Amino acid sequence: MSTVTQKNFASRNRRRQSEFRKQQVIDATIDCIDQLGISQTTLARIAERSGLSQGNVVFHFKNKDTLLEQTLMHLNEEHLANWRDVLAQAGNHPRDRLLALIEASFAPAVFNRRKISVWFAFWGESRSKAAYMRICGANDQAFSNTVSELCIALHGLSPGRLAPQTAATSIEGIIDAQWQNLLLGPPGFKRGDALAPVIELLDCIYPHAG
Amino acid sequence: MSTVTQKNFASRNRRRQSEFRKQQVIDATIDCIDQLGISQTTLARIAERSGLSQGNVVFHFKNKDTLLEQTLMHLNEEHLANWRDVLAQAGNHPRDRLLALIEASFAPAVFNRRKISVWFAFWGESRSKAAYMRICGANDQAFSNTVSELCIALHGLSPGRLAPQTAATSIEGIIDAQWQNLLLGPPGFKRGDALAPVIELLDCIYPHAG
DNA sequence: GTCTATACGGTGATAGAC
DNA sequence: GTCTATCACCGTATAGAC
Repeated sequence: MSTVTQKNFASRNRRRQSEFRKQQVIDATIDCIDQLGISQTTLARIAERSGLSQGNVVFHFKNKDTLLEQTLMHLNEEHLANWRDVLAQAGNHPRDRLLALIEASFAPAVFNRRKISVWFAFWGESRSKAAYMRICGANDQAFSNTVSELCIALHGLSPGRLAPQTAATSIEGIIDAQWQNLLLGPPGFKRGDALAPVIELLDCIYPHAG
Repeated sequence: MSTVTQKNFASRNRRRQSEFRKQQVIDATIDCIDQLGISQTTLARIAERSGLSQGNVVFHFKNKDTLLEQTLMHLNEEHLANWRDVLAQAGNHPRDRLLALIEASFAPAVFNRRKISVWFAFWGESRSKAAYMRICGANDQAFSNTVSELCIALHGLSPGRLAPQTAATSIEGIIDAQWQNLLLGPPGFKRGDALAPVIELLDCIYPHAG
């Protein structure tokens, strides 16, 4: 093996290691925000949960603000990748694609108390933090647009009982309501309970699409 | 005027004055949370905006935590009083009452960017703050229950296209979506745009209730 | 890369005069 | 009730050894 190849290999490993550390810290940050809220999430506590020293945490993320932003980005990309993947594998019929999008919203990777808790925490601060707004906004907008387009397409195929934009708002609204239900609703509420009402609403809006 | 009456009078004035001060501080707190977020809302800034000294702010609320809690309570009671009043003046037909509840959700006193911003901020922290959860929960639950009951009643009169519980979730969901729209949606979105889609959905669910 | 130690500023809360 | 002055603490970020 040449020296050059060895160097590249080592460099890749270092990068891998660095990514691993970052992921470790981001996980700890998510834990903290979930259990303590953003206002009580400190570098010291994040360091404790991640097992690293406080200095090391700062070393990897420069400062607390960027750590929080990257945590939000991570959550965001996870959600984005999830629904884009599911959509890519879905059929061509708008109803199928809409359904895929709905199911993606309830995928275990995103639809769990820990993640949603953190999501809402960032959301609550987003109005006053331009960075959060930008990060959330991009994904949110893309999701909304996709839902809207599918409602328009579906409306073209088999006219629904609501104007496409109203349909889109209703569907997004009930999805959000289920997220909220999981987070704050009855303790018995579980993942499996979320889907049925959304589909019931979808079928009500587009009765001839099944 | 007797001494006793004078004393009562003076006491009443003192209480009035105290209430006025508290209101003043709560308003400043709402401003701060709206513009800076909860994490950047400090006693110093609240004092500055309210025109009082920091010491005086603490004097009236004991400490920062109870100030924030009472700010949330104030918001909550405002919302609660609003929809209860509107409901009391509404007709007997469940659809009218449901409509009243919807309109109450968009009343200027609650449906404005400043208030909703603060509302969401508290909401985001509520999972990790038991006090917030209790305060929000009480109102939220009452509102949800009322919507559910009305949907059940309406369903009895003229069966809707959705199970009552699904209908309730859908309606609450689209209301929340409009709140969110006002806060984060297009800048052009205004109060008057919020009502129509909700009514459209309501009519879709209960087509024979008009 | 990782740690410990520390400087620095900001924050909540108190004391005491008026 | 209201203010100013002050304190003790905590949280972030940096410095420097390894």
